[in-house]
Amino acid sequence: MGENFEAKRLPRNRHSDLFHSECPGRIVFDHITGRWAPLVLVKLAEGPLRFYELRDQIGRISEKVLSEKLRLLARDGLIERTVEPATPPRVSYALTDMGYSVAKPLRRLMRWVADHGDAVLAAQARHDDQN
Amino acid sequence: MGENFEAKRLPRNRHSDLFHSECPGRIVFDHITGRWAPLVLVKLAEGPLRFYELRDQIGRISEKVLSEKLRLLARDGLIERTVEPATPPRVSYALTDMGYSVAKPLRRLMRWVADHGDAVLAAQARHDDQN
DNA sequence: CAGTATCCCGGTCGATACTG
DNA sequence: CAGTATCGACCGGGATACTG
Repeated sequence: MGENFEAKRLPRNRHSDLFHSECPGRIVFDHITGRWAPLVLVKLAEGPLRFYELRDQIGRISEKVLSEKLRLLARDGLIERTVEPATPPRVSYALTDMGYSVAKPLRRLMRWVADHGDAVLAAQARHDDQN
Repeated sequence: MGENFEAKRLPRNRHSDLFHSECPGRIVFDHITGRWAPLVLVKLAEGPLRFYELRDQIGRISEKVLSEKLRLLARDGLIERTVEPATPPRVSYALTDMGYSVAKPLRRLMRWVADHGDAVLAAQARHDDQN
């Protein structure tokens, strides 16, 4: 049973060291994982959106939380807020180059969920039936 | 300013629809993102570990939370708990095939942080100086 | 429309102590 | 070693109301 561990072990990732304990990388990592940021980033990867468009597309996110996350991501240099002068003013959010680059791995992750989500749900059901 | 949006817009991702509102995919997504699960998964991708090895390598995670996450991930069919009879019994955790497959996109994400983390920190500093 | 302000609840997290 | 039990603190997040 221990042998096939070897077979499927990935080469040690030197980057994982950066995540030990109180490393600043953890802070960044927490920002782009977390519950809402990935959704925002992935949605914006398809094109810029206005505040309420974003809210509606994500669904079930309160305006307060959305605006908080938007501010955080702007601070991180991942998204950009643009005001077009008009009445009422149109505000839209778009990814920066850096935001665009992080959206790619996030989309892969989302793709994984799309491909394996049912298998996970099935595993949960199997596990729960065990009891 | 609107034009280059087109240039860097990714093709619409049909999988992102799976995340609208109360979709079960969101539940799965929440399990593999979140604060701790990605760290656990990535660490185990380098090979099976025992409980305290895992705790020490992750750092700053309480035993309670670690054991909770471990149970959740086992329920999701991503990790496997193995007891070797001995005194004291040795318990180790390893990724399943499915866990191994999700670890790959997670490692890419971590790699992104390793590569761009400093730029994010710099952006934060720039933003904060603005005030 | 595009948010901010306020209040408050629930769950998550961590610390500590304990068991087999 | 490998956890579980208990407890309290904290804060993310929702509801609502409000501003420009």
